[in-house]
Amino acid sequence: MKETKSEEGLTVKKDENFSDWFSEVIEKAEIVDLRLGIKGFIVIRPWGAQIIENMFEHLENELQRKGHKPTFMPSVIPKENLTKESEHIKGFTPEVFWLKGIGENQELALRPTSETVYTPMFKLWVRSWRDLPLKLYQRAHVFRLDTKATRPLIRGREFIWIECHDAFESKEDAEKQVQEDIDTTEKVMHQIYGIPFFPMKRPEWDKFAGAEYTVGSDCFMPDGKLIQQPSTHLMGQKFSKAFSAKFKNRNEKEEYLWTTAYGPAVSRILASVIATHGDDSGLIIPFSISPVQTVIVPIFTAKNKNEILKKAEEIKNILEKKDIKSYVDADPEKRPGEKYHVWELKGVPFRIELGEKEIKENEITLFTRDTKKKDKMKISELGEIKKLGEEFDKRLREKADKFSGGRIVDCNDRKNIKKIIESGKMARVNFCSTEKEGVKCAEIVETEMGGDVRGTLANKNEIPKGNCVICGKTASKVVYIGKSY
RNA sequence: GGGGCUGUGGGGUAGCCUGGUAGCCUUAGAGGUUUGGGACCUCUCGACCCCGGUUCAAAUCCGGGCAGCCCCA
Repeated sequence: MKETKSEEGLTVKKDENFSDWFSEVIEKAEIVDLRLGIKGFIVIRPWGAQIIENMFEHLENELQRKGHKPTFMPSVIPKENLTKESEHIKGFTPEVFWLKGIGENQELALRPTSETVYTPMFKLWVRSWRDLPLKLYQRAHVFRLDTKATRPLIRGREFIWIECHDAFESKEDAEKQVQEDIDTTEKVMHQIYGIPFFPMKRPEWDKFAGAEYTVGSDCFMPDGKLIQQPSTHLMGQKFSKAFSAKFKNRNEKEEYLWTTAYGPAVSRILASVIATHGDDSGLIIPFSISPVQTVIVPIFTAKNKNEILKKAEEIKNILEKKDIKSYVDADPEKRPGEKYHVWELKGVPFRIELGEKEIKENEITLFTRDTKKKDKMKISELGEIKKLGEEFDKRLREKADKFSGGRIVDCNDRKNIKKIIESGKMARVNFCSTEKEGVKCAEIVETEMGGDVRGTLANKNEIPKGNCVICGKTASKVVYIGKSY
C-alpha cells in the first residue's frame, strides 16, 4: 500500500475534526473554490452548482405542485421600500449593503430579502378575495452583511435561496400556509435530501424582523451544533399595512392582506447535505440530487480499448434510457484506481467497473458509495439501479434520522444544561416564557451556558410540567436549548 | 463584539528568530512506457498577499490594509 500523498484524498477524519474535514472536502471535491478572497462570498464550481440545480428542481416542483408560481424580482430595493415596515428595517439595517455613487436620486440596497418588493406588487395585483390566495416565489441571491464570522456555504454574506411570498384573505389561511411550508421542508429537505429537522417556533426575541412569528428548521451538524435551515414566517398584516396592500373581502369590506414568507437557502442546505452524509473518503451525494448517479469506469489495455469503450457507451445509453444520469470516465491518462478515488471523493452513489472479465460474463461490477460494497450485476438488470438508488437515499436518510433523533435530552436542572449542549445535544426544558418576560432567562442561557433558546416545537403542542429551569417561576413552554452556528 | 494564529509557484511546505543565492514534494505542459484501487522515466513552465517605512540591501524587521483559520462572547 502506497502512502497517500498530501494533496490527494482527505487528510482529516470527519469524527476527529469536523470543521477541518468540512473545509477540506468542499474544496477537494470541487464544490467550491475559496481563493477569490472576498469575505463572505464564495465561488461555486460546476460540481456544486449542478447539485444545487438538482436541489432547486425538486424544491420548485414541490412548490409548484402546491400552487406557487415563479417570478423574478429586482436584486435591488429602493430605500423607501426597505424602510417602510419599521421592525423590518430595524432588524435588517446593520446587515444591508447599500449601493453608493450610482448617480441617481434613489438610494438602493442589495436585497437582504424581498418582502418590501413583493408587498407593493401585491397591492397592485390583488383587488379582491377572488385574486387570493396569491402564491409566488423566486430563485434569488440575497445579501446580508453578516457581523458574525463567515463560513463557506454555512454562513455567507451572499446566499442562494428560494423565497416564497404568499398572500391570503384570512389569518387562518396564512397560518395554514406556515404549516404547508413546514410540510414542504419535510417532503423535500428531509425525504429527498435526507436532512432531518426540528421545526421550532422561535421565541419572540428571535423572530424574523417584521414577522408575527417565525418557524425555523433546526438541523444537527455532525459536531452537534445546530444550523437553521428553511424558515417560514407569518407576517400577518404587518407588511400589508406598511404598504397599504388591501383587498375587498367576501363581506365587500376593505381588508389588509395576510402574508407569509418561506425561505429555503439552498446553498446552505447543501452544507447540511455535505456535512450529514459525507465520510472519510469524501462526499456522499443522495442519488436523487447527484449530477452523476452512476459513473462508468472502463478498464482497458491498448489491445481491448475500443471494444471496452464501446461497451461502456452502450451501458451509458441503457442507463440514460432508464433515466439514470451517467458518465463514462474514459480518460486514458488516468488509471482506474485514481478514478475510483476521485469519484468517491465527489460522492457519486454508484460506480460501474467494466473490464474484460465483466464483458465475458455479460455483467458489470457495481460499487455502492455508502456501503463501499462491490456486487456483480447482469447487464440485462441495469434498470435495477433506479430502485437501488431509492434504497441508497433511504439508507442515508435513516442514518441521519438516527443521529439526529437521539440527541434530545430532557433536563430539569439548570446545572446540567451546559454539559448537555456541550456534548452536542439539545436540552428539552421547562421555560417561563417565550415572550418578552423570558428574555432574562434566555440571556442567562446564553452567557452562562453558551446556548441558545431555539424555541418550541411547531408541530407538537408540548405542555410543561413544572417550573422554569432557569428562574423557577411557573413554566409556560417546553423549549429546546442547543449550540448554534 | 473580544482574543489568538496564519498568508511563499495551481496544491502542500522549507527559509523568517540572526536581512544578502528563494529549496523540497506534488500538480500542470511535452514526450515515452503503462492501465483490475491514487504507476514510472526524461525534459519544461510556474511563487515570497497588498501598500508604506527602516536599510546599501526586505520573503525575512516595523506600521497599516486585505484575506483565511481557531477559540471565547
